[in-house]
Amino acid sequence: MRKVTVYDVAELAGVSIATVSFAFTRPDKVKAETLRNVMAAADQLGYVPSASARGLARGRTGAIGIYSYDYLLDPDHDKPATDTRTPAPDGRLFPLYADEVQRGVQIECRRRGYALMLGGNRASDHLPHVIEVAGRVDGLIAFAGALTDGARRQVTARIPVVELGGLERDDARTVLVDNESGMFDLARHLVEQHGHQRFAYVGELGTEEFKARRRGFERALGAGGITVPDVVPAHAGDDASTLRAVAEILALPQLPDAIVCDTDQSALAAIVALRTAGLRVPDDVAVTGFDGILAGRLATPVLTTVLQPMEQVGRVAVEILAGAIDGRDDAGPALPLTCSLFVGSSCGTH
Amino acid sequence: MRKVTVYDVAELAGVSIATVSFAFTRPDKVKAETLRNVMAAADQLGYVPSASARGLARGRTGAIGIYSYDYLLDPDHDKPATDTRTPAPDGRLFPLYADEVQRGVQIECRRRGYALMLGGNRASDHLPHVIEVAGRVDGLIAFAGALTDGARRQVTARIPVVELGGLERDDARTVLVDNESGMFDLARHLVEQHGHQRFAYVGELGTEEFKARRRGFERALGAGGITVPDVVPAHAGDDASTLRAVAEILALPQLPDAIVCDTDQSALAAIVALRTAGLRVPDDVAVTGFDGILAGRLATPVLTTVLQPMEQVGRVAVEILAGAIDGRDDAGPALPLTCSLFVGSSCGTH
DNA sequence: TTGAAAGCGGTACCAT
DNA sequence: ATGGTACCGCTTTCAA
Repeated sequence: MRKVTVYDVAELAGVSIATVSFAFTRPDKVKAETLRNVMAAADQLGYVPSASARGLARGRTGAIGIYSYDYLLDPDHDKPATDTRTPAPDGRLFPLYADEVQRGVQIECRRRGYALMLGGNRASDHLPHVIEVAGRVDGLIAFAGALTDGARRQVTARIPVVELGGLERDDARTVLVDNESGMFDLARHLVEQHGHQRFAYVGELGTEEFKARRRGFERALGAGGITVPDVVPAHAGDDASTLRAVAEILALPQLPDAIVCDTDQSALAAIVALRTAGLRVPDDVAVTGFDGILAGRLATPVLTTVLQPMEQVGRVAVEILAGAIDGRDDAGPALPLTCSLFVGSSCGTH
Repeated sequence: MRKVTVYDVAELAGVSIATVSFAFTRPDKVKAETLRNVMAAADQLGYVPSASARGLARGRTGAIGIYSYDYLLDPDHDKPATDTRTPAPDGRLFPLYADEVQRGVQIECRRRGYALMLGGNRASDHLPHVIEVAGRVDGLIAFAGALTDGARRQVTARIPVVELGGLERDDARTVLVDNESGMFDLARHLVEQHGHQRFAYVGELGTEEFKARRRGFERALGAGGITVPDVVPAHAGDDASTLRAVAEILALPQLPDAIVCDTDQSALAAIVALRTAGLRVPDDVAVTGFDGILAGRLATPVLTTVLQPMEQVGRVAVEILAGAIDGRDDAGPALPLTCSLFVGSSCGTH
């Protein structure tokens, strides 16, 4: 099954390869009859144009890449598929932030005619892997923190990069979400609507986004004249750390009214931990999250949280990237996208 | 920002482009010092190899494509991202079958160093779109029913294709799942463990997989000497059709003991419909699904269902495809992957 | 409207 | 161990 090329099509249609190319890319520039002949030949032969050749000639691939963490690569998956004996014991249960964003990216790529590339290369190193992806696409979307400074610099020198969240950079565009206001609104809700007074805060300050959440929290409590508790450290994605955080809180002389977690994932883990300890949520203690992942909505009690416009984040990223690729160096920094408060029942009945 | 090429690197390193190429692809074939020079030059320049050029020269792209339905393209998404005012009212709530499979595909691609391509081209027509994808990859994975016969034929003429489910083809390899046994076990469970006698069956017979489920159902009931009910038609993905199906069942002279749905999605919709009608599940009527999607496990009552090895399906697909790409025309038809019964509480307490 | 031909950025064979 | 050099398949001036 030798590959069918423009040459084959051209020969069968009795025209030059240039004409075949034209027929596909600018059908209006070709005589109707010629067009018909070419098309007939093409599909008689089952012609499938090579994206590599096209990309090389055009100087662009027509694809966009997305670079996220390697959370997919848990040790369990480091073996051949056929070794998988157990039926999906689901370590990672729900569509998390990254998945929802990716969904938005997919949708918008599709809408704009871009193909979407999802990594590749088994290289364990970061840089070679990023470069591999970068070599395949016209623009790259990266989650905050997924790119080292070195990688970002090198990639940016070749193609536009859009980062999701994190700090604003000068070499990459950024899709910002107003984490601070989101958390502010949530905390205010807890204070004003539920009258909670004593708080615990579970989370981290590792990235700009988490810092912003924390700021919103502090601001809201400050506004209510309430004492701001320290951060009890926990990493999203590491439920064990949340369990430790909860244990730490339970060891306090007095149980807080509410435990504010900086991600839904740790909030859900916290609820489990509290329940295990014999406490009721929200009766004994309220719990809140941040993100708005599906599991929170399906949980009992329904998790009160801050809804991030995840799909929109992905779509806007593609929009910006497409602009940059086309040389439209779109306006200044886009306004941050807005979060919305999602009131469930985990914050207290009232 | 002109693109940095092998020529630039070669010049800076004081070697030929052939050597640069070697340095990257077979580092061991190059003198240590030369290698060092080349690498230094490469990263000083921020060299990012072009996948297009490489793909063209090598005759393979190093990418695998996945072709699924266009479920992403709901009308809502046919507008620019910035028009999105409402915060994700989540039309499609949970990771469905296709998402879980895609996850498996991603994992295995990653493991094997393949990049994953997700469509592209805004073409509304099926064929041009498939061809676009096919032109970018070394092999294509397609969900059952996603490819028309014509498309499959044309693509297969150029690259290997693996279909997920459906019929066995001679031009494409297929990853089979033993739907029949899965449903058989489920139905037998309902009969033997719960003593259910009167059944309703909600679903369709559109594809081979659905037919297999139905066969399993019929076989189990037959074995139990139980009357096999007709199929009450409902399409997965169209909850309204499930609601109509439930209405139809409720209109029967006598309520069945159990409603067997051929997908989780319709089972969940059915439960909602029944509850709306004032019935309790499973006390008044048992309900079961098929697939093992997350939402079923999070639902109340927990949905009894047949767990498909979804992630494994994706991984096996890549495994087969990789073999075909490398010319290893792996053995005969792989055995179907096995489903497992997942007993929740929607099938009755006992 | 169509054709000839020069790239696009690598790869890999053949020499040296 | 390196360099020279034909391609790989398509796009895109420039002429005819």
